Amino acid sequence: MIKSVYKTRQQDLLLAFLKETKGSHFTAEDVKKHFALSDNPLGTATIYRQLEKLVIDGTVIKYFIDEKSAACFEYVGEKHGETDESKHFHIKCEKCGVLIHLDCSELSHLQKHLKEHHGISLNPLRTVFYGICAECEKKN
Amino acid sequence: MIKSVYKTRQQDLLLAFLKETKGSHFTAEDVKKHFALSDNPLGTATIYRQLEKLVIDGTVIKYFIDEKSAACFEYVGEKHGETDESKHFHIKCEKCGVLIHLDCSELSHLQKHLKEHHGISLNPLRTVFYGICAECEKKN
DNA sequence: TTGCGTGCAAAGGTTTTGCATGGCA
DNA sequence: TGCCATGCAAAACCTTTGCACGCAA
Repeated sequence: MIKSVYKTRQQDLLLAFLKETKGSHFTAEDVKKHFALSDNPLGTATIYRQLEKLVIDGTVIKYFIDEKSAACFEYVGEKHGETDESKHFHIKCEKCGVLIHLDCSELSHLQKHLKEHHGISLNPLRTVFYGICAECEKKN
Repeated sequence: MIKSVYKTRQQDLLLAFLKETKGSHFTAEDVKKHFALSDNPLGTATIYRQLEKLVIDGTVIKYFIDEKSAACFEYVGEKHGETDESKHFHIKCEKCGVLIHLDCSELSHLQKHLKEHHGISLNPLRTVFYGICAECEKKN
């Protein structure tokens, strides 16, 4: 939920677009492009500022995939917060660059282990695993 | 091992410095500063270009820790490559920012699981976990 | 009217690139 | 001598910030 005092047209537009993207990921530029030719283009600064709010909020997750490429965002819904609803890995293939969403119970195991044995609270939503995806592995 | 055709003074200096840092991490700027006041300052471009080679090589690991801050490098030795010698996690605390090196067998389990059940080859050296470290967890 | 949100342009910082020079084999 | 490495400066890139204006309450 947006904690903005003022609710603006831009906020509504952005949120509507984000809901469409549910399950996939996007960059600030993707958002920019999506609105660029519409009747209501959004300024770059606005996009970044609104996304930042949503990230703090937990409505949107921000990933840093590559060193120099743009940050990646994912809409996870307005009620996300502390629930375990969408416990999934993100795996970035170092070869083809694809970002995989993978549901897997091993994540819970690891999370539990880190908590119990090392006192560390893992944040699966922000963690990105690197490796070679199955597709690229086959090609070798 | 450096695959450069020509071995230069700069390469030797860099590698010597990296060996001193073994076990910790550094940025390109750290390297720059270290040599800045010496008899042999290194150009920024040279540092980045040499580090890149070492990364491809496997001698150095490159991490993308924070969104806007500089990339983090870690020297892991010239013979690292495919061996399992230093299977350790990297965990970045989202609160205090510390980068933790953690040896843990759970990593192997996860790696094995991803390989066998999902066909994915995890690269633990490049993966950075995000969460809250034990110290910060206590303070709450 | 008040004050935040917007958007343009400029700044910010890290990394890359172009090009002339330097140094190893 | 040939060819890569170097290093300076400039470019490139994503993101943030300053500031005037607009709009919601």
